Amino acid sequence: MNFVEELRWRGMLHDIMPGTEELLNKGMASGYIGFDPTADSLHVGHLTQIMTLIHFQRAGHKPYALVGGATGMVGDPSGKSAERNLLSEDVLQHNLNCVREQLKNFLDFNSGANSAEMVNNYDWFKNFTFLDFIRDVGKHITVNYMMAKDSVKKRLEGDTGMSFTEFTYQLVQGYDFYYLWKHKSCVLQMGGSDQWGNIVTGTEMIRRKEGGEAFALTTQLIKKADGTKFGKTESGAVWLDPARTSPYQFYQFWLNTTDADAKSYIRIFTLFDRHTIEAMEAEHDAAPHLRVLQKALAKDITIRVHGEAEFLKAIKSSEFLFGNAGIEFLNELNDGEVLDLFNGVPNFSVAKSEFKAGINATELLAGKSAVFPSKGEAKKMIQGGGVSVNRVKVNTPEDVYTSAQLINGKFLVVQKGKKNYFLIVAE
RNA sequence: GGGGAGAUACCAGAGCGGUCAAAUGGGACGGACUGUAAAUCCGUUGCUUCGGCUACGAAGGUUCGAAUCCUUCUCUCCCCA
Repeated sequence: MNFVEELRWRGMLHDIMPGTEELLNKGMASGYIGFDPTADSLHVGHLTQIMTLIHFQRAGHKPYALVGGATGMVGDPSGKSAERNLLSEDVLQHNLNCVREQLKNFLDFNSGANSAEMVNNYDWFKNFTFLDFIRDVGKHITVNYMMAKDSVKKRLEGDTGMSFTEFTYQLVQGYDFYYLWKHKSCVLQMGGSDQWGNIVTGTEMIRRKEGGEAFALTTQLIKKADGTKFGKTESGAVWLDPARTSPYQFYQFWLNTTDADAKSYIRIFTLFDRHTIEAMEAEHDAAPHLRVLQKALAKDITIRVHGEAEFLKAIKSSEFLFGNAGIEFLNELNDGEVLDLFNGVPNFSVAKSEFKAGINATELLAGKSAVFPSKGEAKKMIQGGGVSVNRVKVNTPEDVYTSAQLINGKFLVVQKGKKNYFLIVAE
């Protein structure tokens, strides 16, 4: 199966320039996707692009992952309704290094002719002067053409306006494509559907500047079945960096996928072939409560992002927290084992003396720890019946906790709602 | 440059001198149901030492009392030139 067919049956393909498929069928080609270093970690939203590059490489082509050291300094207006704040150079540099390290985990950089490569557009922009740029690049693209782009049009129609800097963005990205086409024989740029305009500016620039031919392909924007944004949880974005989103939380995020979404995600975020996926779906439809799809999905992605060992830990924690094992089970573990089990669960330490004296629920959960941001909120949630300590519902905000309740003389397991666990450690 | 409209909680949007911590809808969170699903129903949605405190673009003022009236400022939108 070729690359485009692969994306097609997986439901990832959004738009493709005529001739792209024919070109790829002729043999190994080079293509790239750009990643903007807007934060020091990628998040699950970037996984679609990562998977696209993986498929590209598996189909025998040569993938380039571009990190936008230069474009990141400008700010992509696509999909943004307001002007973006510029990042300072050192923050950008830091982000860039982090993102680059993450990307390294997903592609094969040592597979002969089609080894993946990493490039940074800052390398070819740092010595490019403004005058050279407007003469060599700007001259080939009309302002009329640039203004016709959706990303620009929306901002011109809107009320926030757009700076010259952001307006220029598409030229900068377009030049990336030209540069890679010229120097790396890169004939295809891929990206999310919001990147179509920017990518086409690149192919246009290649044509007008050198009469060359280059292609574009975009992937579907991932949305949940209910139309809300993908990749967000109560506590914000789901990051690939374990310091920001623990492997346990990461695993839980995927495990909690709804049935409707699981069927599309399993195609997009895993490499299982069509037969395997269809078989899993049949199994899932026959016994949906077993959540075959969610488990396979969560396992596959967690392993790809965090590795087998972290996945096993996440499973172990999940099985304990959501399984049948009573809280007494913890008594059989030593401190290290308990901490290990709760690895990835937010934890707070509270002085042991507080428990000797006895501490009431609100003070414990909102004062001495940060399970809740304020005492008012802790109270409300307790009164609404949404808080448990050691699997026992907290009845009133005045419930008192003493050393007697500490598991192993040290731990308290707090639940906010059904799914959010916290560990309080008395020290 | 001239004229007009507006700025309210996460968002949209009512309120136009006291009974307003502020209608309503959405979102978010919690509860019930369930499969750690969806749908549905219900509740919560400024902080608090529970005395109060801080809030309706910002700063002043009038008043016993202001989100509501006045002045200045900042920003946004619309029309004319």
